[in-house]
Amino acid sequence: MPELPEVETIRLGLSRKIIGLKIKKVQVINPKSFIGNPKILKGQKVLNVWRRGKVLGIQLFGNITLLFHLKMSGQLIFTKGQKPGKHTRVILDFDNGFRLFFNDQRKFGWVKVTDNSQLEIGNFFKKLGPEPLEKDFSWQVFKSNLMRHKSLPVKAAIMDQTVVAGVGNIYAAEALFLAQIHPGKKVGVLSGVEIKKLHRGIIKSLQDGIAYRGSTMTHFKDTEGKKGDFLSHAFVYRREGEKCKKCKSMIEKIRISGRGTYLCPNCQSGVQ
DNA sequence: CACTTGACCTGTCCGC
DNA sequence: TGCGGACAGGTCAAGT
Repeated sequence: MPELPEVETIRLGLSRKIIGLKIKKVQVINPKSFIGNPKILKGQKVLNVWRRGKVLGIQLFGNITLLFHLKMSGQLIFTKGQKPGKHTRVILDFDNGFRLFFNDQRKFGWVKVTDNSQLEIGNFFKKLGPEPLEKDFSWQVFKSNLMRHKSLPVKAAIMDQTVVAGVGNIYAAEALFLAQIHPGKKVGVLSGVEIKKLHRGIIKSLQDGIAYRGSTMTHFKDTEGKKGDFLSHAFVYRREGEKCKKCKSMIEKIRISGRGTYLCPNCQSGVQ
C-alpha cells in the first residue's frame, strides 16, 4: 500500500496523538509480523514519530525505536473502543486508554523493535536513497543514482529505493506523467532536461499525495481510519480507458518490470 | 553483473 | 453459483 505520502500522512496523525504517551501493553497476534522482543516496550514513553522512505519509526525513551513497514496492505489505526479486526496482527495499548492496531491483510508488513545503536549501522538505512522532499535531493544526486541503472526502464529505476526513497507504483506513474516521459524509456537514453523534469515530477507528485492525505485503493487509511483523496486527483494511475486530463487521449495500462503501469500515450510518447 | 521472475500472503474481480 | 487465474500500495532471494 503505502508509499511515502501515505506513510507521511500516518506519521503526521500519529505524532499529534502519541508523543508523551506510555506503552502499557503489547499483544502480538501474528508472530511473523513482529521482529524482536515485545516485552521491552512495556512502560516506554513515546518521544517522537519519524519517517524514512516508506518506514515509520516510533522513537521511545531508552534508546529503543519501534519500526513499521506497511508493505502492500498494512494499516495503523489509533482508536479507543474499536475492536481489533480479522487482520489485526499487533496491538499496542497506551496509558490513556487508546490503542494502536497494526492491521495487515497480506502479512507482508512488519513491526520491529530495534536498539538505536543498530539503526545507525543498520544495513537498511544505509541502502536507502535520499529523501525526495529534503534539500539534499538535488537533480544531480538523482541523476548519478539513476545512472547506476542505464538499461532499466525508467519507471523501475525510480522505484528502486536506493535511487530515491519512498517512490512506489502510484507516484512513479504520476511523476512520469508530469515529466512527460514514457515509463518504459531506458534510463540511459534520457536527456538532461528529462532528468530534471522527472526530478521535479517526483517531488510534485509526492507533495500532492501528502496534500490530499494519501491514496486509497482498498486498504490505505490514516490513523483515524479515514481514506486518502489523492487518487481522485491522479492523472494516470488506475485511469485506463479514461480521458487524459491534459490532452483527452485515452489512458493506457501496460506492464513494466512486472508491475501495472499507467500512461497517456500522447503526453508520454517517445522512443522507449 | 544486470536484470527478470518467483515467493511471501490474503482477498477480490473477471471470464468461463 | 462455482472455479481458476490474474492482479493488488513492496521487497527479497533465486534464477537466467
